[in-house]
Amino acid sequence: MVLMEKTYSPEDIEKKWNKYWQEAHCFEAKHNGKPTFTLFMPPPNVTGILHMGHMLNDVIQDVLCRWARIQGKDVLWIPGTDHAGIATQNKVEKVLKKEGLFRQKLGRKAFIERVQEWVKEHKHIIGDQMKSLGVSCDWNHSTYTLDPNYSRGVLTAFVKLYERGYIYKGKRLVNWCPVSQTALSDEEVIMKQTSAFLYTFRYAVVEKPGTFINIATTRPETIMGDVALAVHPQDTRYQTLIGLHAQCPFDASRVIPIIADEVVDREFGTGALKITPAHDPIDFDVGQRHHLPFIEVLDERGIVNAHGAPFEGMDRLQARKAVIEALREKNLLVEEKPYDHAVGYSERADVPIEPRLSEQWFVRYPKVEEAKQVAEKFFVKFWPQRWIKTYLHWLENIQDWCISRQLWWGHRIPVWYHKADKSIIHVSVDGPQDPENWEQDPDVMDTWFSSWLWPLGTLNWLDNKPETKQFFNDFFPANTLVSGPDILFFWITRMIIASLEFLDDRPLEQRIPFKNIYLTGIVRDSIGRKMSKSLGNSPDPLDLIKKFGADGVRVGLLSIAPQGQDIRFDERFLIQGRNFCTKLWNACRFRQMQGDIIPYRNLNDILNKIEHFGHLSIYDTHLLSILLKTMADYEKFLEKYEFSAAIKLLQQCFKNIFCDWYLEIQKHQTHTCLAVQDLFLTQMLTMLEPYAPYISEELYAQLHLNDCIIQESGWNINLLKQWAQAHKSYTENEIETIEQLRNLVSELRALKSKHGLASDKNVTMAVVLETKGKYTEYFHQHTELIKKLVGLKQIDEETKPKEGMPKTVTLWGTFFLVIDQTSTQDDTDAIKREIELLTKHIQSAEQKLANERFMSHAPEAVIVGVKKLLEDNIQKRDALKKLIM
RNA sequence: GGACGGUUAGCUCAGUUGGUUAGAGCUACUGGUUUACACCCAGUGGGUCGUAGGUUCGAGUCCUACACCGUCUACCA
Repeated sequence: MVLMEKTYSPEDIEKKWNKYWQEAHCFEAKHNGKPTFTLFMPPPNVTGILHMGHMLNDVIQDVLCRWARIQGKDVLWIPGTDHAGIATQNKVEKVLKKEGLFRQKLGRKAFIERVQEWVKEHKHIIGDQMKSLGVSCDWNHSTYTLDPNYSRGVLTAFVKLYERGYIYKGKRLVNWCPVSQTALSDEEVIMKQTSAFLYTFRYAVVEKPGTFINIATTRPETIMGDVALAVHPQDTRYQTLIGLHAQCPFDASRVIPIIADEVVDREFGTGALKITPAHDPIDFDVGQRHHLPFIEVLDERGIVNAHGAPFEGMDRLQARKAVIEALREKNLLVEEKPYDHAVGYSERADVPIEPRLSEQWFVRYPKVEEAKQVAEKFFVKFWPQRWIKTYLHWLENIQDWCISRQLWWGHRIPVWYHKADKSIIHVSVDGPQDPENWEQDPDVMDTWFSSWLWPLGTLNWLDNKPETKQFFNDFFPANTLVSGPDILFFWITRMIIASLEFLDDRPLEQRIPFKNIYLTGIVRDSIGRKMSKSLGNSPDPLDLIKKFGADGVRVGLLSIAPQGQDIRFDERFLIQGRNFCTKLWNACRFRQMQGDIIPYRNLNDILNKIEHFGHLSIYDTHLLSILLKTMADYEKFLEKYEFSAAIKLLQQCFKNIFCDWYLEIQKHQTHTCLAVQDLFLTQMLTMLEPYAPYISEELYAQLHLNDCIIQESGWNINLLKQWAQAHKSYTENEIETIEQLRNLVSELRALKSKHGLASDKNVTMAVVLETKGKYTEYFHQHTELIKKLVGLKQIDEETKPKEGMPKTVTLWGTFFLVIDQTSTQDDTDAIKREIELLTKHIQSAEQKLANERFMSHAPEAVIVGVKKLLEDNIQKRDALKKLIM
């Protein structure tokens, strides 16, 4: 056998295992009658690249899947990609622009082909990136939202909802993106706090020459679309003006009525409002209530149209300035003051959206009440739980969903208009029998209208083949959905609604798409900013993997991913992750150096070998006790999605107990049972595998700890518990004794270190043991080991301590450093301070015990604890006092 | 404006139903290559738990108010 290298080099090992996993079909879902465990990976944009957020999500999901496999479940993890309508179309249009082309010139068919080409080129990128992270999803089930089957599901959903009366077409004011030139849903609009100006100008009142009415607005460029002025009906300032008319500033022929409406806020601005129903949601309502005309002055690009003369042809921002100048010239501008308010921006194009009157398709959400119920009854659980409030709040205030997009890339709306009479429409998945007489709606659907079917579509919900149906029933619903909270409404809530609606032949609790929702935090940079392209503060995940290894990245990332809190990312953590991998590697290398590596066939082989060895030392049983406790805690943490707590637990157990304590002891033992190390390592590597799969599998294989890989090894906590109990090697007493021994060793090392003798092994200590203490016996049992671990030539009770020797007082007794040069002064001061502190503690404990109310109220255990502490402190103080007398 | 988080050591964070003297990792400082590992080991230092009240025998933990940071949501044009 070749000795392992000193340092773990991830690259080759990652390659090796990726190849193995793929060739051995390790992650392909099969239902073998065991409990199933399903995960739907949130599909990234098909032409996107992996960012830090994906990485965190994917690693968390991978931990869940790998852990489920170890527990023996039948796991299905479905990956896939999203066609991402606007994002992808924008990208290709940018490319076209460079070629001097635009989509209209190309035509619909040619353009879509161009996009498909682009998708084909880029599709594999994000998948490859995920593979290098080590994700264990089933690529056979990989789904793309434009796959034929999936698309059929999307169209079917539209048709079903239409037939059930949940989809309608309406002319409404929608969020319009002038760059993408499409309508957007409310969720795709981001409100940004913006510094702007609030302009006040005056309208002349026609019936009362010389009288003016002041109006405040942030959007003067829509003045040409004004159709009325509105004041509050009870506003005393304007009573005499209601019913009169105002003169439009830029069109002498146009006068508009002054109306009263309760929507007007008397406190804001001048208390008078200009009404532009075609360009403002509130004005739209007022316009409808008062049967006012709708005048559009901006076109689909946000440019002033013919109705906006004399500003026709100007961009909306340009027009704003021009209008202000013109008003100033006409002496109508009264005031111009800075004003901060929130403005809606297009999520994709990052420009202010324009409320625009247009005809669109809308969804009235079905099953809203049921969606609330499944959360309230905990059929669906949120982690962290507080998100349920946000979820319910959104459902309470749910608005109809605008699903049509004026794009070409996506699922086309399955509606046809008769050429002879446009009012005759046909709605179906396959279209009319006589297509030549019909014209299909040009719009496509919001991408989220396909994403919300993800749990159904990836499992081919419409396929009636018995095996497909069986597969669906076996693996639906998913156990957990892992996602960032930013798409709670976009996606998660809608998936729940879709499943509730389309699986309506099932009882409510079986219609949910997933039982748990785990919402991750947002990955931020080290100073708390969101990671973004424009800030350039987002590292490339692939670079990080190259630098620290996939396992190092995974361990580092998850160790700072507490449940649902934002994460401050810093490479420091990945360094720690990588260092941990190296440590792990070297501990196994050390095991290899100790020799005697015989392939085990299973866990029982290891246990038999231990039994064959005969008597285990207290250090062995202590290690195994800690191991069992760690395994139990690990289970609990993962059950509660406490990923960072679980990995920190493993790191602590492995480094502090196994490496720095147990292995160091082994170096001083003559007769050691290597199978104990093997037992520890099998279980430790098993627990680490979900976090660090490559290195864990590699070491497991190198040490021949089993005849299968970890993923197939099973979780043996119950077997081990029984075994430990049968061999009486699990007792709290042992843990307690050894922990005290560890403390003692620390204190003695500190004593040496304080006097500059940290590494000097030619040191003698004298000890006066605590005669009443139970540790006297322990001391005699462990003397040799203490000598070696502390680095002493001698430690005994024969050597008589002399005045001025440096010393430390412990529960075991008082230990003296036998050296010539003394530092009495320093020591005395330190001891005095120590006595002072102890006295404080003693007084506080005595007060407590003298307090009748404490004695009558506090539980017995607390009182006993205080008494014990009091005793210990008094003992220690008395010993210290003797020293300085 | 509303809802929800957060505030504990220089930094990043643990701290379960109130219960003994508040923990970890990193950083800093000191010392160190002995059967693996300097991507290591040993040791030291560092906190009146955001502020002010309250409940309690006892509060980092529960209650009230305030301050600051953050997220979401609705925006008064």
